Amino acid sequence: MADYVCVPGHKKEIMAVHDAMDVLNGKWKISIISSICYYSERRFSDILNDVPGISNKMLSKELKELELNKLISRTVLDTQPITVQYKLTEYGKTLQTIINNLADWGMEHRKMITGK
Amino acid sequence: MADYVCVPGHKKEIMAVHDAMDVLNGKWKISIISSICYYSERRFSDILNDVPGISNKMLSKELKELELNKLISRTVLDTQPITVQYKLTEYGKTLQTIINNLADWGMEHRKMITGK
DNA sequence: CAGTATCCAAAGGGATACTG
DNA sequence: CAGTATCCCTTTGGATACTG
Repeated sequence: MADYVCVPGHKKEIMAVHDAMDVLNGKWKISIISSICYYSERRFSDILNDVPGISNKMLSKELKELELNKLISRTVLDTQPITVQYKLTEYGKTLQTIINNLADWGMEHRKMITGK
Repeated sequence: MADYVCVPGHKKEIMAVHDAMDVLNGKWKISIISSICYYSERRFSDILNDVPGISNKMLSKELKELELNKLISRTVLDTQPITVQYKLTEYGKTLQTIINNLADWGMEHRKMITGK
């Protein structure tokens, strides 16, 4: 029991990470954002194809939450049948750095667990 | 149905993000990593205090998964009673950039949803 | 196409008590 | 201190069918 006991100086950073994860919670949210991010605009069925394993029910639910948090916008185009486009909002675009870092890390990780 | 249909060029990045999230899944994993990351070494009960709302059962479970994925190491110190220290492995440290980005984003996000 | 509705199984996860 | 074990309710989420 010595000086490795709680150094209060870092509580702020840990809470900040927690705040971020509060918005990005859910099994699929980050993958959905990355799909929209890399294509700049994306339709419902496109995202369904981009994200391996997601169901339409879950996609619908998580898109709603992302829209509520102002990270993405939803635009209905008046085609027949209708088309819906999802885009990152200006605020959502502030996540691009994180998405890019995750993609970089994921590629390195894949190298490591597969071929080396 | 035009040129906004799937541009195959980005599938790789989306899969990479997916691969990363495969390791970082679970409600608590990223918060746990950030706790260990910012203190460089951390004990079980410390992390329990750092991460708001987590239970010992969940902490135990997710620590095991992180250890299995070689992101953290677990060292038992021969004190009375015993002390266990968790640290990031060299591989786990490659996540530091992501953690820092999330902390930055979380702070900005908090500013936005609270006082502005 | 872009969802919604319903059913239901499985996993998540909190509370509490217990152990070395 | 650092967990494990158990109980049990809640949430997740897949499959399928349906709608404007």
